[in-house]
Amino acid sequence: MSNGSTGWPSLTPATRAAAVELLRHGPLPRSALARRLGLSAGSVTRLVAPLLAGGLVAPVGPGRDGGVGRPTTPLDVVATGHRFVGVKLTGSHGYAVLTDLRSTVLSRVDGPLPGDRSPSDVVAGVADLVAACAGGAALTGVGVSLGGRAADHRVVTAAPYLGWSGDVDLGALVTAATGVPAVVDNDVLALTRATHWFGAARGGDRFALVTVGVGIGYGLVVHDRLVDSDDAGVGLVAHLRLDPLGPLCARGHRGCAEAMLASGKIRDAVAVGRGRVSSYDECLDLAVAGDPVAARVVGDAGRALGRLVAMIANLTMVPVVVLSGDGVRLASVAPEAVAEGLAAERDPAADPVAVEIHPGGFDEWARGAAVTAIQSFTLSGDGPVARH
Amino acid sequence: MSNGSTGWPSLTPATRAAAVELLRHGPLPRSALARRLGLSAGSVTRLVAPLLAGGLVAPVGPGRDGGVGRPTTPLDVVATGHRFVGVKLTGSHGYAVLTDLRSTVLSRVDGPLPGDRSPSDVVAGVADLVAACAGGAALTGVGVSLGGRAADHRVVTAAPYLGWSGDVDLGALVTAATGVPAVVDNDVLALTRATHWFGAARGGDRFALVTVGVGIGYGLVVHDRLVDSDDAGVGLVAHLRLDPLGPLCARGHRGCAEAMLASGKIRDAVAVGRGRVSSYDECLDLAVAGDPVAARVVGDAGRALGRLVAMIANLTMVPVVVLSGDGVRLASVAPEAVAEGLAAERDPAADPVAVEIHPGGFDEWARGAAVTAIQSFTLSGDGPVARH
DNA sequence: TTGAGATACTTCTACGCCGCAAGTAACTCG
DNA sequence: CGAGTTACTTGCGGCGTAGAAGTATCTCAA
Repeated sequence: MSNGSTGWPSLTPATRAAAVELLRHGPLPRSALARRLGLSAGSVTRLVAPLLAGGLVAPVGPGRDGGVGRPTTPLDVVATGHRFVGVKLTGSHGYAVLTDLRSTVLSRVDGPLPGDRSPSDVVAGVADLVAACAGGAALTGVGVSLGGRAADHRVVTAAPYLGWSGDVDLGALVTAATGVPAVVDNDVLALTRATHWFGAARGGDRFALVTVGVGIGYGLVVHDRLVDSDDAGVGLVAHLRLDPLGPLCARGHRGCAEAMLASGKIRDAVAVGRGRVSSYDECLDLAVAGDPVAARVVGDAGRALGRLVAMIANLTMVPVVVLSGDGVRLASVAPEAVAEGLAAERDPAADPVAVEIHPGGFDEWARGAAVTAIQSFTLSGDGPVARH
Repeated sequence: MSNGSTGWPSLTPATRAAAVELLRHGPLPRSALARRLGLSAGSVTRLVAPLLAGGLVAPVGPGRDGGVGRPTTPLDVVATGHRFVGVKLTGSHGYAVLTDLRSTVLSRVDGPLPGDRSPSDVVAGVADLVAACAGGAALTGVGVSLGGRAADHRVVTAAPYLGWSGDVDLGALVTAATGVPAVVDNDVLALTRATHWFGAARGGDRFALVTVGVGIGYGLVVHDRLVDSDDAGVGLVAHLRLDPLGPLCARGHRGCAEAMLASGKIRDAVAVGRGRVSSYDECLDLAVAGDPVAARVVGDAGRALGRLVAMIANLTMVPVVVLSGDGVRLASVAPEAVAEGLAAERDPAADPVAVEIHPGGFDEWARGAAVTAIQSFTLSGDGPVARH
């Protein structure tokens, strides 16, 4: 598995584009790669040659496609040649996964953050998690994600759960502490990246991601590229009004996404109705079992989620909405409610919206962080992520 | 004004990109062009040379920028070298404008469509309008827009206002009838194109357009490119619920965008309240004058419009929403209501949304059709529009 | 079995288009 | 009037592309 002398950082732009295409959409024969890149067959042969020579790409299988003519030779990137660690930070814990170049999870570790959440303590905690997760393997990159904002994938400019004020160059600090290039990203955007490149929306040119859990998250990919802005990932969707008769959120919005869908709100609503406190998962179980209070709360939430999906699809024209997050079982438990809400807000003559339910726990969030690192490495050799 | 032997169709891709950049953002000195295109100064000099030699581009003015160093030599596209006609079709009439390469309107014409709205009658009507509008000038392209859908900017696949069933290759028919390359586009998408390249959002990489009038239209540009889909432009936004207590639309939606904002609905609501029928403009005048019924109806509509803008901004992350259409005076008459609705649905901590009000009559719609033709011509030499 | 047809891939060449570096032009400021 | 600054030009080396011609490997039918 020698990477030869030609690793990703030394690739020329066109060759890198071919490698990224194989990473995202492979295995692909040269002919399909030519179509996808809009190049001639000759160019692809030339571009792929150094990748094969360097061991970054290898032929895979016989590639039967049944038809007439010479069979294809599918190529694929050698994903095991690199190791990444992604770390998702909450206000109190860190969750780390070790992955290969395609974000396949190889091992996982988590633990509380040490000290008082100061930048130096957090960096020390991250470095410990990275070392424990890597288990001695040589790492190509590290990604860290958190609720908040990061400029240039390095400098944290807002981190409400960590209580940081002012800018913190977390990327540089983690790089220094681990000796591995590190990037930082908003957690929802990182999960959107993972969904885009390797997850439920792999290959999709346009989709939206909604996460349901403690909070409501939202990410958008249009024209095969993540939509980023200063406000991306920080929850502008959480307070969209979904039900004029719904409960209140902490800001006094009636029936907003957070009030209807956040796991804590669902727990509260069930507890108030039944006069007894249950966990979120118990609430879902009760709804399945037919408990009238839980069924009503979960049904209302499912309908609200369906309406949210419809609003997203109507305004962004995405054909696919991926649902994820710790609380996404809501959508599995009440699929007919989701469909009902979706149908209520979506023109029946319009193209149907595909709703994909993708389970998401902390490991998925950590995997997102790893994908930010993978994108950074594959798209620019080093330095922060440029596009996609 | 000779175009020399090197017209737009014969431009090489890189040179065309430079010309398009100047068309969209000019006048620009070579140095700024280099920055925008991400090229070196030397490359720009080389790319621009054939454009100058061919008369497609010319230096303009002395280009004072006050600073030290050699003054710039701003360049600009010679917009007068080409003529386009855009035609907007309704169910009964056609509206045509003659424009230059930058969609500056040079003359206008309109009239009822002859016959029974059959494809052949519509084509004859379009050809008459084109001839009358051009007034003998040689045309480079013709654009036709209508409510409905067109595939590949040629084949009309849906045209509810014309009552066509089945596909009609309107592009080929108009091309044959006029002898000028013709493209076809959805009317809202065409207006979005015009706004993007030459209108209120010129230079913007991301914005949304909402049209208010007989119906509600919506267009979206993300990553400097129009968001298109089978459902784009056909009014998925019209039935978004904006007010749980609002009136009903024809589909039974309470308080949807159409029920709240369509000029006919506003007229109806005012007429019911006052017991007397008024025109849409009179309704707005009455609201300004303080009539309680009109003021309430217009205020509710303004707040609904503000909420719609906020929902769009929250879900698409656009920094700008352009309001246009025949009925857009609503937003000018009730700006505080619009602001109120916007503030109610938008996180105060988020970046503010710029709301631009752009007057729009039938000529603006026709101008949109011309821009579809301009984009088709400038981006690909001939054939349908590829990107942007 | 064999040849025709089809599709995949390779090799070679011409050229568009790039960055870079060195040189020139035209201004401001002291 | 010269130094400094910015805009632009010119020439060179080279990357990366399409296109054409050729090769490889299959299916299918006679």
